Amino acid sequence: MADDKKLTTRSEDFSAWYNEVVLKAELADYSPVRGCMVIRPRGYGIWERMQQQLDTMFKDTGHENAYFPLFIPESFLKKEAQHVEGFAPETAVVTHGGGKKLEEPLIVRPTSETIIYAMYAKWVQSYRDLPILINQWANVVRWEMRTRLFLRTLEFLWQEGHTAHVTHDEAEEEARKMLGVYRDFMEGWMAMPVVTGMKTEAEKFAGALRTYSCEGMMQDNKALQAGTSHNLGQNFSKAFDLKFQTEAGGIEYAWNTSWGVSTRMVGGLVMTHGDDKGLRVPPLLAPIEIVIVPIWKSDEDKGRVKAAAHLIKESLLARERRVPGRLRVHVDDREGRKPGAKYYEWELRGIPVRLEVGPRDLDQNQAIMVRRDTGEKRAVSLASIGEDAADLLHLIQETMLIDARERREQHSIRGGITYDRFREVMDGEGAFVYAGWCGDVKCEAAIKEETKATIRVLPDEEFRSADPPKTCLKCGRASTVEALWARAY
RNA sequence: CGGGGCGUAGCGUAGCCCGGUAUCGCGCCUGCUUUGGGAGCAGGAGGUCCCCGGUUCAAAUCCGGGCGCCCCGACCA
Repeated sequence: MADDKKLTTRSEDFSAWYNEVVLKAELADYSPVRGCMVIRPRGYGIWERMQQQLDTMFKDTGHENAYFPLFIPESFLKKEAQHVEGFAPETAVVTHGGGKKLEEPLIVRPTSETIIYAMYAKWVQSYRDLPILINQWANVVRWEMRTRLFLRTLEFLWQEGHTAHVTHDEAEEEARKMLGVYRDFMEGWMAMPVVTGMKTEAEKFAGALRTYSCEGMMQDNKALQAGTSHNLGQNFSKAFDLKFQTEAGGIEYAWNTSWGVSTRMVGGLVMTHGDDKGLRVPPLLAPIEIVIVPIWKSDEDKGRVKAAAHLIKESLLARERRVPGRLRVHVDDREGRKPGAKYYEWELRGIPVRLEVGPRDLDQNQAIMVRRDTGEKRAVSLASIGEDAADLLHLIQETMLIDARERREQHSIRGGITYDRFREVMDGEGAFVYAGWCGDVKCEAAIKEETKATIRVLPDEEFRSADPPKTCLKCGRASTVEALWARAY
């Protein structure tokens, strides 16, 4: 009954709410090491489902998995000028091993471009050896100043795809293709709508020719960069001598791409879908989709209701839902805990559907089916419960995406906005603001300085305004490109 | 790295100013009664009061020095 059973609400303190949801839903916990977290089974289960699906999508687009070392020779990082400038300040460096000082310090990878392209250089001689399409699932370390569970930790889990191609255009096509894969995943599986587009020079990856990004809007109207895909051009191939002989007999440097998403997406999931009761997990990513809570009074009822709950579970499991998925069902028949307490707990954890089964229901051959997303309850016949549950899960998955997209659009501003109004919005409730930009880095920097808002992306065509902005948000000169502005995580 | 806050049982805390028996809630264990939206009663277990040093007859409390974590900034997926 005490206050510690209640969550801080999103409107009271979004940041506190986020931390509480992550901790209380047991997604993760703080570790003994500053800035590092322990991903607990309920959080890791979501990440595993993300991995499974993404891995399938990578394989379907022709990629293979491999694994490269955690340690990178310091000299490797220094070979690409922008890359070292971007990452050196945030690396962890191993100087000793086996009690001895190392000849050359080893960097704990902040990302693996350097070591991977050094290996590709060894493997590629001819255009016939290309393309190389490799992905690795790995951990990386970036020595961040300020950390937050899932969103920014010293060590995090991710995948990084690294490809090498014969031509610029082929690399460009790959970078765009993988951005599309990310978007499909984020919208189709996470029910998290994203705006895609290109990063500005100031915001692009250190060492890239161009960076593309998926930007989601969190419930505090801040942007979360959820996935990036880079066309690296020939920057790394030149640094690592990744050359090949062309069909015509000449020597060319290969064209590279890299692309990644991380456990940060779990944080994005929380901040996109969570509500004041806790987490809401989209069915496709939920380690448990349906929880069955049996309710009883007498011992006689107890036996009967528990048995029925397990029978329902069996019948649901037997039913194929989508290929090759099966319903993931859990029966919560713990004793000594009242049904109401169980409801709160499963709601906090975000399980999409709850089935309540009591003696009164059994007498009517039914169960009560409750949606986590809307709270809606209805009775369903045990005869058709498999279909009903599967249909409802599909509906919840769709509804969550639609709702999130609607929320994003409600907090997006298009059409002429004055700079004063823009500042007001950024200092207030925040928004995605689509506005003109003259292309001058000084305007970009000044806006960042004054409002903490950055250009999230130069949005892809489908996200651009029907009526393109004519002047720069900051200086009023003619706009050369439409930009999406927001404060970001 | 600057600013702020905090380290007391698994978690959250009171006590600290003004030194003297370590407080309460949640959780946990046992038993009984309960179970359709956070159960009740009874009993019980659980503590290097962050660490080191100092003052004192006596330190969670006062003094000095460390360490750690969280939040807010600057930097970043």
